Amino acid sequence: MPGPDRARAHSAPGRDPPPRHLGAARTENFCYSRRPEMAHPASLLADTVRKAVVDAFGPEHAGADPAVHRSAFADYQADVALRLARAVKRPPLEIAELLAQKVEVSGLCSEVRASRPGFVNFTLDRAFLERSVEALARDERAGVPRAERPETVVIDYSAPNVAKEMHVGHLRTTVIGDALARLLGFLGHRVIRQNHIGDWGTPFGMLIEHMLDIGVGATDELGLFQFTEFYQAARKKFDDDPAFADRSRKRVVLLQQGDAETLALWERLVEASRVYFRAVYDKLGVLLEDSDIRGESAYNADLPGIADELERRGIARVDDGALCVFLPEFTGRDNEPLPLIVRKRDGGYGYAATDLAALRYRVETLGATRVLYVVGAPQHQHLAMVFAVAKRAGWLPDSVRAEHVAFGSILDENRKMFRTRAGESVRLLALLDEAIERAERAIREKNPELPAEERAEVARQVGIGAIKYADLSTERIKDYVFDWSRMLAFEGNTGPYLQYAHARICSILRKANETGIALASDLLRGQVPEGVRVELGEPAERALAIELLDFAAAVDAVGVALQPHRLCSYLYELANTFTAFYEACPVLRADNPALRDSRLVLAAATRRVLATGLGVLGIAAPARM
RNA sequence: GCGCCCCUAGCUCAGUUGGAUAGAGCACCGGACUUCGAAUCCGGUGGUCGCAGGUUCGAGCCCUGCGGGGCGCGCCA
Repeated sequence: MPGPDRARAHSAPGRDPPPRHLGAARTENFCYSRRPEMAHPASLLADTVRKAVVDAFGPEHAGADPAVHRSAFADYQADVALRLARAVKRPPLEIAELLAQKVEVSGLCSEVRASRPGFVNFTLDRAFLERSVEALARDERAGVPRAERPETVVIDYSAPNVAKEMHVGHLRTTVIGDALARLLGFLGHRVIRQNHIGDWGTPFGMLIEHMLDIGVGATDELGLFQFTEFYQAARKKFDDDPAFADRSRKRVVLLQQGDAETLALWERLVEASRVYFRAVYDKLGVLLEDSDIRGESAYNADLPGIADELERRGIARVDDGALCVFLPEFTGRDNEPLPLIVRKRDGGYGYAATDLAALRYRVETLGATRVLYVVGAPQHQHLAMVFAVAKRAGWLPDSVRAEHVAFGSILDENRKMFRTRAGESVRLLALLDEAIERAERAIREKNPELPAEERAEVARQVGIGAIKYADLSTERIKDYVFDWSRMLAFEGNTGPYLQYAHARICSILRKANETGIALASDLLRGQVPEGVRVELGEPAERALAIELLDFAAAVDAVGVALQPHRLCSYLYELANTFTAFYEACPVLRADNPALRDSRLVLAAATRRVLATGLGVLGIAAPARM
């Protein structure tokens, strides 16, 4: 039952202060077309509230978070008064009232009112919204400003192993990393992708010997690509045949010594893998290229220096033959400090040394101000230790942020690790092909008129998009359940649903164009002629406008928190808001041409935001499906 | 044993630095197509937010303890 508090708290006549009605909007203050970059409503409101706080309570509160966000009781609300109450020793409502009076919102809001117990509610001005949506509709960036202070962001992701097939375990790191790379790049940061492939280590001894056994040329025909069989055959010989094992060990030594012939054989394996990686990345539609590859081997020459410096400066010490860094803040069994092993007892270097060298390279050579590791959650402690050691050694200064972008596992319907029936890891290429096949079947059934050639391409976009979206749309730290029928559903928060929403809008614009509406051909080319005006007379139109203008805030939030699922939620909400608009407001059959054009612009703006939003997630937005 | 992560409706998941009434989809029940793409839409049923304390004007969110699940914890990466 609805509680009485609600009425008392929010709308009791005479209890809340009267609303502050503002005069006619001076929209020229917010004429976006004159600005190099747009600012979205939430940030404009935050700025103006911040000023009002300083104005009312002094500069010592300049740092107070205005706490502006969307509201169920207005367009936006600010909660800063509630938080300020203690500091300024005044009742929250009084503070809210004062802020409502002081806040400078002419041209931005049509109404500002305080509400118990201490909220400030903002209603955006209609003309402001209309002009802003017009600007968004003709802005290639759909209203997203570039970062004021661009950073150099190094993103470490994907990292498959040479001479091994990629499997589901590589899906999340590759998809999440790609989305973050696109999104941060879109925000104007300098993004440097780093594919830290596993191209070094003792297994290469047996792999090279096996390659010699079956004929060097054979690896060129590994095709797409029987690395698993290749690897397993080598492994079996290593375990069963002492002579082969002996050769393998000697080969490792040759490799580490830089023997030219051995290196050439090794390079042959790496190149075969690069061909394979390209095929996977191409099918998956991610940005990674050969030039992004900087594997473990790239740091070989740095490892002795890393070890020496740590030992010389007393950060590391030899324990039981191995060079270790002990960090008091990390403990393991028996409460003993946990070692980070830099150099093994046999003189070889472990992956900790490589990670340290890579981090130093990224900071000192690449000039990173932010380093992201898109790596599974189980590695959290390892990375935390690497960061801690790097900090202590001065390789990771306070001016650089190193962040572990951790993610959970992919589970099957029984909540077990996602594997084949035989208990093997699922091949990534097979998984992608199945997604495409399933999408193809669905499209053929639901839209038989689509030409076969186009259908094949759309099936690829929908199938891959479904897999990516399923991965990106839940909070990444949690495990998620892999479910074909859910991710390929056209209902709910799925990739296909958003792609459908986009395709349907395209269809409206196409139809308008075919009907001979002049504006439509401009809109299809992404252009909005001068003079076309958006009118927001209906609540559904107004709601859509506000949602559209929130796009920048959604993208920005992901850039900070590195949580792509927030952008997914936003896009899903936008699609729903558009549908509500579309149900309530006839577009092609609007009452008059001006209203029809206004609604076409709203549709075009929605299309742009959907396509841009899906694009920064790495998901295609087909015009028909 | 120590540490990290997770626990929200029958299922799968949202819930923005603590803010006004905890929301979607699926499933189930009932509606809406001679009408812009019904692949879309609109209602309804359904929740002691794992449990118990604490901090706060206010806790799904923060702190402590407990329970359940997952994963790490010296020479693989």
